[in-house]
Amino acid sequence: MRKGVLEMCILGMAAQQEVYPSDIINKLKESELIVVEGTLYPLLSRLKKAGLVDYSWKESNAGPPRKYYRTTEEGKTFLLTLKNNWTQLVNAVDQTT
Amino acid sequence: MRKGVLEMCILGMAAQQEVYPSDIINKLKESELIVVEGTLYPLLSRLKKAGLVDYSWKESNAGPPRKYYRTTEEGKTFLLTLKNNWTQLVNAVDQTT
DNA sequence: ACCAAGTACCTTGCATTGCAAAGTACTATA
DNA sequence: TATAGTACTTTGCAATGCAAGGTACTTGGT
Repeated sequence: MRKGVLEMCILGMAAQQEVYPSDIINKLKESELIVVEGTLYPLLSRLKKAGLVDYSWKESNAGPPRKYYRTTEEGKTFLLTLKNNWTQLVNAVDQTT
Repeated sequence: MRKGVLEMCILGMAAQQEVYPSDIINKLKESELIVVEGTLYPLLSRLKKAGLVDYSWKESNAGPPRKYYRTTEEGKTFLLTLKNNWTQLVNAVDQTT
């Protein structure tokens, strides 16, 4: 029912620019959306397997290499669906208030 | 994270007036929130066990008796929390867009 | 050269949530 | 007294999110 909210956030972020997991967590935290590693990594794996995101390793100038994710074209299409679902859910919930 | 959306809808409805399960399903359907029995009944049981709702049997003029649910005072307090969480989630998701 | 601290990625096991499907029971009507 | 309609309930599964623990690379201090 309220499926895909996190997916939507992540696909949205990775559609705008390449991001790596720890980065995603920090950015979501700024929006007060608490997400932890145990949630994020399996989710990214699922998205990868579904072909909605892709990644490439990149060197860091401070620390180990990072997996930079980016939303694929297929992912962008799916993102539109998720956004529609989300908007509809928000409206529906509003109506019950 | 996005926990309690359905709870919120149901506590909200039962806070305004007594409702019975089949009734809830129909009302949610009007708002295009599809909820089925297998979701609703266990949820109501949980809410009852948690003391957030209460119910009483009432005769129906057409069919078997119905369980009319109403949100308790404790439930109303919890409802405020859920509403705050929901508002915050909506804002947070908006920010990632 | 070594070790501690920082950063980053990953896995396992559990609790919660939502659903499909099947089941029970009461009432009214033909 | 069947049958249809309404209503409540349970079981078992799949998906989601999290806590906790683990691996590995890099840098800086000794």
